[in-house]
Amino acid sequence: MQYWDVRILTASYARENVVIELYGRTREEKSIVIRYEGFRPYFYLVDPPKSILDDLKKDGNVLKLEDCTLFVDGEDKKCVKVAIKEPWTVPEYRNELGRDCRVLAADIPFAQRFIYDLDLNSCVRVFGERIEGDYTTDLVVRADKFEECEPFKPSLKILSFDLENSIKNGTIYTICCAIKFKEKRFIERLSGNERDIIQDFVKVVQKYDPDVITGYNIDGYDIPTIIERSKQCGIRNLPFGRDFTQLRNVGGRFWRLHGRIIADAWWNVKREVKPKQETLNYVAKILLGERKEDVDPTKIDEEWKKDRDKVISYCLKDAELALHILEKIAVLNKSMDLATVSKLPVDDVINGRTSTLIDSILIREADRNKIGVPQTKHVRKREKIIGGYVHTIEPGLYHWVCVLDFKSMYPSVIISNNICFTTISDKGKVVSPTGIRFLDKGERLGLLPQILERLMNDRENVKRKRAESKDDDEIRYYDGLQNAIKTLMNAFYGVFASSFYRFTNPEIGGSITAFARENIKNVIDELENEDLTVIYGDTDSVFFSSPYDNLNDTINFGKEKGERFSKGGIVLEFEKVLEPFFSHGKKKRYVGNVVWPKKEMLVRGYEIRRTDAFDLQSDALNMVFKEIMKCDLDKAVKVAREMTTDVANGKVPIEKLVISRSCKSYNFYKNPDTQANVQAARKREKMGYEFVPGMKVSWIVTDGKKSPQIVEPFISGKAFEHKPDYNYYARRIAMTLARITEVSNWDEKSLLAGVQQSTLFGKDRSRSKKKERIKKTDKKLTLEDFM
DNA sequence: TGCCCTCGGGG
DNA sequence: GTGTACGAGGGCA
Repeated sequence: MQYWDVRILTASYARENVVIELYGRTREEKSIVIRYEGFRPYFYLVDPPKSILDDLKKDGNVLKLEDCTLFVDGEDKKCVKVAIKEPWTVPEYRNELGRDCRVLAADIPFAQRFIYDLDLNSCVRVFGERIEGDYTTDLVVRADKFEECEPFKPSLKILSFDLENSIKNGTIYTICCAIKFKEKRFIERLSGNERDIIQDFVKVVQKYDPDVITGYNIDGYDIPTIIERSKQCGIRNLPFGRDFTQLRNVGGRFWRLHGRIIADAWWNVKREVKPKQETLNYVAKILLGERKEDVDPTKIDEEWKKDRDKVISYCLKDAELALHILEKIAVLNKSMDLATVSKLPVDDVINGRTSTLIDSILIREADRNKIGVPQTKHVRKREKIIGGYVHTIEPGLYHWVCVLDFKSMYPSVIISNNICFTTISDKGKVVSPTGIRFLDKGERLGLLPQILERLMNDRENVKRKRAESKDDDEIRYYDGLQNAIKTLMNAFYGVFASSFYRFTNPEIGGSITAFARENIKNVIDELENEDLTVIYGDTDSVFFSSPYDNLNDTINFGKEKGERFSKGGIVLEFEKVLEPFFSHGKKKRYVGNVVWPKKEMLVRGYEIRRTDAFDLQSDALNMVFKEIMKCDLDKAVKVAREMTTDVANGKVPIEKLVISRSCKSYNFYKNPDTQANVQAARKREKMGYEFVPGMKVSWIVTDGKKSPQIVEPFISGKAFEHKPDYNYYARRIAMTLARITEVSNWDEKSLLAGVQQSTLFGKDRSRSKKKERIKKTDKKLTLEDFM
């Protein structure tokens, strides 16, 4: 019998004959679809009444009823396994039977059920034979059996596309594609009749047969546009799938396709990079050092009329940029690692939720241990559990700050306290700070602690292999893998500690965070007992000043503390040194210069999203941060003041005051009259400029005192003929800066924080004097001081 | 402090 | 498709 090693990319099923279809790429880098017949859906009923069983026995769609015992709600219970013919009828059964009986595991997608039951990994060796079939793939295989195989990462074929269409009437002008497979690259430029463009695009997808389709904001724009326009042109069918089926919209936001992964570059950049601005141009600049071509997309109709070739070239460039961005952030590579450790098709990792990852691990384990799999509870309002402990932070500038992190705090807590949905019990001897009881390990070892311990060991093993390896590729491989395991472990606590999930409840999540709070508070107490000033702490990290004012001694000091406070399975890791470190006394807001292990500026909680603000705001903030990081608080405050006065006096380039936002059609809004973007759009129209719903409009505030505020549209390249409300802008700037400088008078406490350290060891008097000075000059610095 | 509304990306 | 879907920021009570 022939066999193929396959990396699974997507999993689905065909209704006809109920055939499971696994799409992927082989070790030889051929595209493949694996068909498997004979697998049928099933679920469980907990101790069903006889009447239900009688009905099921008479039901022609029911294939089999089988008695079994499952561990449910803390005890073994009599259950019945119900196998039925068609996966798409399961929801009906679930709802119907759910009225009189507890139903288990009836909400697991069919293809996943299959993967779990055959315990398939992300890569499998499939035995079977080649057959004919209506697919775009190189190979169509009828599978007989699966075996394990070494994971591998084949090259994937990626197609990136972009379209340009009329703002006025929506007509698609062009679709351009950039395709990449191994070292080969292709491009396609489609233009002409709209109907032809769309149909040619379908042919291009079928011809190149990509594993991955990408582009920038294709989920939210290009894909819906193509579907919408195809309807306008009377195209009935868009067979983009590897089985010639159509795109399916999931949850209003995402798209799925049989055999191909839709990986929107925008979403992935958002997730992986969190850029402060998300436009393609900005992201291309920061990631690739490239920019878009010189076409104004807000005037696409004129541009098209003027120079078609230029617009087509612009369109192709955008497709290429999206492709390069996706490659740059290496999401496919990382996703393959995460798919390997969570044993899932790559698609589920890229487009699925974290609970999908956890399900994959946990449901298999539950099945093996005859533990009932509850269904996801649909709760409207989610009951919030108390989160991590956040230590209060005194305002001030601190020096040589050591940051220590609890290594895998939540997993450690779960393991050491045997926290699990299988161990929660009134009879338990482990009592959480919230009073919830869990059986101890001797009585019943929890599933969750078991899995997490295994993952932790796996990660250590991979790390060891990485350390032993001499080969660069191998080192990279192991590094990706250990990172993926870390991500997976974090996903566990994410799901268990903070939200509803099929296997947990707020009591369990609340217990986990309560234990964690207890841990960190204990460490803070112990550190303080050693006369160390703990500056800050959040969930699993503590910040304290080193008594030394140089890097080497500080590093040794931090290491020593980390080692000493690691005990009982909880490890405190020395993570970084900050010099200096500043906070104005608000939790979760601070700035620091990381000087070890690598140099970078760390800003938390102060970031401004450019789209929500005008340029001057972030400019001002950055300038002030720069001074603070130079330890010149005087200068920082001075800069802040000057900036505000300049704005109040109108000494500022007008473009720095422009606020932009998109505007939908007016009647879309609840009360359009109060919205600045609507006001700007209306005035823009009155001035004789075009406004199309969805367009981005720019404006400047001319009277911020009125409610709603008065704004005037700003048209780039044209002189602004109104007077900006400089006081309004000065106030906004002051408000932004006051977030940092409104340290109520750099009070004694804030000074002490630094002074103590320096005088204690008789060093660095200059620095404390500098602080004294600030204390004298800035009694209280508030909004009024700026005005 | 907490709830409600809006937006981002794209043309 | 045996299914679930963001997250930050501003305004306002």
